[in-house]
Amino acid sequence: MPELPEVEVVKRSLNQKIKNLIIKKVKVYDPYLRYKVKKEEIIKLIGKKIKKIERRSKFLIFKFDKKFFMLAHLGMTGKFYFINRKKKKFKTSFYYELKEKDGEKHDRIVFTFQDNKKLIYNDIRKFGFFKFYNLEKISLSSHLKNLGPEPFEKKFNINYFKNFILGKKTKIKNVLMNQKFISGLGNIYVNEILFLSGVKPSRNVSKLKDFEIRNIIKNTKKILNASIKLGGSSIKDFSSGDGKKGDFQQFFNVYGRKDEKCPKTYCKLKVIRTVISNRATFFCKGCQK
DNA sequence: AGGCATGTTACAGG
DNA sequence: ACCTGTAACATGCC
Repeated sequence: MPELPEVEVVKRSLNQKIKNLIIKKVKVYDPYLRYKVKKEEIIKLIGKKIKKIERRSKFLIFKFDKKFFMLAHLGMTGKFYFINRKKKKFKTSFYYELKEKDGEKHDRIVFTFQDNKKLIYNDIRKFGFFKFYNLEKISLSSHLKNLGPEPFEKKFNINYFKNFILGKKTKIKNVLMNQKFISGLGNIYVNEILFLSGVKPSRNVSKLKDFEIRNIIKNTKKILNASIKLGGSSIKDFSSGDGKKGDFQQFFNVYGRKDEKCPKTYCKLKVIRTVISNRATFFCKGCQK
């Protein structure tokens, strides 16, 4: 379940596993991801060395030598895992084993490096994508150029926040979901941030008090950091690059907890589920104003 | 069978 | 130009 923390965890894992490796082979089992993976593009990867993997919002940027870049997005169900056949007999639970014939169900792309190390992209729903750029084009990518600041940037402060919502009448949840305002948040973490901040998702931003804005900013960083530390969350099908499942989900206060008791000990109300802008929205009527 | 699902984007309408 | 809602993408789960 890739929001910012999950993508960050994947990025760190990828850097540990495949930095400085050279791509020897790429096998595309299914090119029909969000955007079609074209042969003439993927072939450019052959022989290139991965220098580093970076994250921007929920996007992964694979930086190769020769000023070549691969932009990847996991969509809703994309994930990476590794196999290393050489170590097969020493396999640990940290590795998935690719079945001899077809691999796991929904494996879409297999990148093979030297020593037969493999990075496999698996994506049930195929909303993820890969795109390829040279140095001049990557920063102009439509996916990157309109993104707001990262939540951990200094730029994401009360002045920025107040300036952005100035004159707007939209709901706070929509603002936090807006990638032009802040990049990397998704539906789960926005629900959680608003619960911790005591602000109703439907609250009109024109009515936010300064202390509430400060709370939202503070809790955004707090929740994202906590989740990254625990390896992200996992609803059904997320796994980080090394196959470990994240542990943050058990700490969800409201997401997916419709009709459960509000997690605050002194509150007897039940978590409510509504819909805002077509997305499931969870909150406590008593604890969020 | 129908509703729902972590994301992004296009489009229509206000 | 901004905002919202709807739909689409593909697949699985309940």
